[in-house]
Amino acid sequence: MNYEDLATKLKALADPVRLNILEFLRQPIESCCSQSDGVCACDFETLLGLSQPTVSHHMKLLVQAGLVRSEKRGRWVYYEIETATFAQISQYLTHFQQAALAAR
Amino acid sequence: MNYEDLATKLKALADPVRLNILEFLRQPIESCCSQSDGVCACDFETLLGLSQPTVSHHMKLLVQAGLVRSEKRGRWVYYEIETATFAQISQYLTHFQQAALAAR
DNA sequence: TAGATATATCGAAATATGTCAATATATCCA
DNA sequence: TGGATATATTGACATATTTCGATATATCTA
Repeated sequence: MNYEDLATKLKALADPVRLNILEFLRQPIESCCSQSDGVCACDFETLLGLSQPTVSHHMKLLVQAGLVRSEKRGRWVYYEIETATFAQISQYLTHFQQAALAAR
Repeated sequence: MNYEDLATKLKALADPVRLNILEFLRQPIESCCSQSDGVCACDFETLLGLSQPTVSHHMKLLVQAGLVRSEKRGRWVYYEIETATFAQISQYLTHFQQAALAAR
């Protein structure tokens, strides 16, 4: 992964609204989900108080960056955390931690 | 750490130029350092081909976000990775990895 | 099939970001 | 002390980002 790609993923992560979205995907609150079988885009409109196009925009960025996986089922688009990408980012950040720098 | 603070740190991280800077701070190349006792701001001008004010701007963001620590010695400002902040970010990201989500 | 609902796209506006040249400030050294 | 050097700040400009209303598309259901 080069710096451009990594920066794209980090940029997608680096926004308070999207951090909120990711947090909800990580720990969905059942009573805030309109559907029983997953978290869909429309749930975030009420959750975040943002317009539908704005939510759609943020979801697109998250999917494009590979942080989130989407699946269309019927009228709804469902989202889930893409754990592998987070693992990849975490892996990179370990290089900047105490142990890694001490071992140089 | 709230989402605004975290987003500030991630935003500072989410730029190819700054990723380059951090990578160099993590593994400095002696022959690219004008001083023998550390990495200073001016080293990045030649390294990145950017103007002095631009480098200064990026360093300021990195320091403000807590990703980098600076120390002025004489005419030079020396920089080092702030490992604790990286540990903090890494820690947060572990919540989005396979093991954490499986354990919900 | 027609209306309702979920999502995507487009275009516009406001704000944020990255970059530079010019200039200011601080520090060294001859 | 005065010139040279490293860094910071300012102001300007181009580009990117966030947000929305309007509209398009897809799908369900009555």
